[in-house]
Order: sequence, then C-alpha cells, then structure tokens
Amino acid sequence: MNNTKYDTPEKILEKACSAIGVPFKTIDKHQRLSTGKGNIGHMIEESLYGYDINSRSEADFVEAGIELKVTPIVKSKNKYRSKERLVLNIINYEEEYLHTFKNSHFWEKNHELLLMFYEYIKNVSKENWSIREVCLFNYPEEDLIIIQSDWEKIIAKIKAGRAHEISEGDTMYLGACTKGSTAAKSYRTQPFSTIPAKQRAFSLKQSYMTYIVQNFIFGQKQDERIIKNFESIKNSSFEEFVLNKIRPYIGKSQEELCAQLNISSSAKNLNSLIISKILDIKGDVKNTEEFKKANIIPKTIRVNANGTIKESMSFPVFNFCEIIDETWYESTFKEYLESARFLFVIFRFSNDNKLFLNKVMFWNIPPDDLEEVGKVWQKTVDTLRKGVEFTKTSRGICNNLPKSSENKVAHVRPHARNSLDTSPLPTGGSMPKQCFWLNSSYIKTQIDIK
DNA sequence: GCATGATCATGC
DNA sequence: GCATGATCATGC
Repeated sequence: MNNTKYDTPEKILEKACSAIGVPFKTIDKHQRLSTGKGNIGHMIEESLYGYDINSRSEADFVEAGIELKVTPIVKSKNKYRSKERLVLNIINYEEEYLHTFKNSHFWEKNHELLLMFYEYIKNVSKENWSIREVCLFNYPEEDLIIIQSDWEKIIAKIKAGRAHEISEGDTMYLGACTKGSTAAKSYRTQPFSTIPAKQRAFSLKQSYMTYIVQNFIFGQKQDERIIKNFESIKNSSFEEFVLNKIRPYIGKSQEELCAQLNISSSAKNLNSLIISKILDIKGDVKNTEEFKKANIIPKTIRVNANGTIKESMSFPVFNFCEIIDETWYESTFKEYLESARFLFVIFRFSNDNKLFLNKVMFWNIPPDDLEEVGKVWQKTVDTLRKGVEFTKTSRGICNNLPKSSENKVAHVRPHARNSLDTSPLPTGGSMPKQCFWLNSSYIKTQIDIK
C-alpha cells in the first residue's frame, strides 16, 4: 500500500521525476508489462503512485486537479517526436454540448496535465524502457484560444446533428479521434440525430504533442508565428484569419502580386513566396508554429484555363521494403493523410497563359475517399509482395503499380531525382523511388472550381 | 489532351 | 546529398 497523499502538484511532480531513467521492470510491482496485463499508464498509476487502477474514474489526482498522462516519444533523425496523439477523455455527445468550454468535461478533466514521456525503442522490450522527461503542462494562452475554437467546432457538429461526420481534420490542435474498435459497440447515440456516431475522444494531435516535446522539453528554438497578436483570433478562428488575409489578393495575377508584394524572383516556389509575403512571414509558411502544431501542409494547385487540374498531387516517397510489413489500417500513408490538413493555394491560367490567384481553402480527405486510397495502397503492397513487373516502352520502363486510370482518387508514380534514383525492392532488384499521388481529376472534384 | 514515366529546384 | 514540393515531356 502507498500512504502518500498526492494532493499538490509539487508532490505529484516530485514522484514522477523519481521515475526518470528507471527501467519499467524495476517500477512494475505486479509484472503487468512482462505478463501483458495492462499498459504502461496503468503500471505507472499502480506501481509508482499506488492507485488501485480498477476503481477509479475521476481525474487522476482529484484534489490537485491534475490528469496524469504517460505517453511515448521516439527518436527519429536525431530528434525526438511524439509517437502518437495524446488521447484524453471520451466525448459524451449527449452531454458535452450543454456546457461552455470552461465548464466542459474536457476542461474539467484536462486543464492541467502531468505528462510523463517515455522513450519507445524499437526491438527493445517494454520492461527495459523508461521515463525520459516529465512536465507539468498548462496550455500557453495562444494555444488555448485555438483549442477552445477546436472544441467549439466539435460541439457545433454535435449541435447540428452531425456527430457522425466529425473528423480529426476538422480542427487544429484538439482533435476528436476514434476510440475503440470498429465494432458496433464503439458507436454512440447523439442528441440531434438518430444516426449512431463513432465513439470519439478528445485528443491532442500528434503534431501538437511533437511541438511540446521539441520546444518545451528539448528547448528547440521558437518558430515564426502567423498570429502575432492572439487577440486577433479571439472572435473567429485561425483558418478564418488566414483566409481573410489572403482574400483581398484573390483575382490578381502572379505579376501583379509580385509587384505589389515586392517580390523579384522567377523561382519555382514563387507561389509559396507570395503566400508567405501575404501572411507576413519571413520564412516558409509550412515552418510556422501554427502550421507545425496543426500539421497543416500547404499545397499549390494550378488549374488550366479550361478548368482541369494541371498536375496530380505528390506526397513523400514510400519505402518498398517497409510498406509491405504494414497494414493499411496502421500504415504510414493512412496516418499521414488522415492527420494532415492541407492549405490549398489555387492558381488558374487565363486564356493568354497568365497565372491568377484563384482560391484558397483548407482541406482534409473525406473518410470515403481515404478508403479508396486504401484500395490503391493494398494493391501496391500486393504487387510489391508478388514482385513488380516491368515492360520496356519507348517512353521509359513501365510497371504494374496502380495507375490513375484504375482508381478515381489516387495512383502510384515515380517520385525521384531521375530514373537512376532507385530503392531496393523486397523481391530483389530495384526501381525508381515511388509515391502515392492524388489524381488531378480527383483534386478537381474537391476544389469546386467553376 | 490525358496518362504516366521522368525530372527540376529548393531547403535542410 | 537527400527529401520533398512542383513540374516537364512525350507517346498513345
């Protein structure tokens, strides 16, 4: 039994710090990890803090008002990132909308978090992992404004009877992630519609958690911010702020924009330079604090004068040998597409071949279309396992990976420096690096250009 | 004029 | 030097 009372943040934090660097097998009094009975969070609550994990549903440290969260970080490219989103409380659709943000269950439970970060190390057993960093986390004010606006977006969908349409892509930092299996039991009722909605939980997005890890914990330098004065988004949202800033420039030609914004460049990234200038950013929009925290990926789209899209949209290359060990449901690409939000910056050619800024919009992939991408993904993996077939043609070496003519949403195509920029195939040999692309015809259906 | 293999250019 | 966003080129 544990007789210490964890009724102040200091006591809780002190105890948490005592676990830093101690292998879990030393902490785990009831062999939960070695026997697979319970996760690391349970083990910490039980063995470090002495709670009976079966009899508790209140905030973890009720008296101190703190929620304990044990969450993994992982090293990649010499930096730490959060391995996953931080899942918070399950959303009670029937109840949550009755409250204001500050009276909500979300806020009641999660206004102050004790974060214990452990390092996930591949090919090392759990019992040998340990807590790396501990932090008592309060949301910075500029984040809290955005989180409140996220919470309100989720509530607005519940009030509109559209809880079944909630998606993680709706929001910036605070997401509503699915929780539980896909079985019928993980569906719940909603107050303003008879359609059952998937059970979801509030969560802090992985990109947001990664930012916390890199900046608060490992002290990485501050990135440029788009919102310089957070009062300016108090009554709207981040997205509105961005769209409102760009709106006055819509309809202008690339030349006019360059003149007006003092840009003299003929660079291939001219369009993204234009957006940076409009948003008053010195560097790249994608490297701003808000874009990183919300995992917003800017994409430039060029529309032909006749309304077709000039090019399909490329994504990072995939690794032939690693992708065949994934399942679609847990795949890198599904994770990428599902968690990313896109800022589409759309330019359109006039009849005399000049580019005009036409439209700007935030976009994330609808669930049905994501499932279509899943089919393309599966066929890609199947083909890679079986062995890719090549045919020499007059315009290069053709392969039998999924083509844009085979699926309305996505296809696979090379994405390399040139045809010699190859990667090994699981069945032997190699081929030019490839990635998934969203079909140009599909993009057209999503951007609603007249 | 689309489909698809190939490649360019920037930034880290 | 590579990853990645963006774009070119040509045969069907």
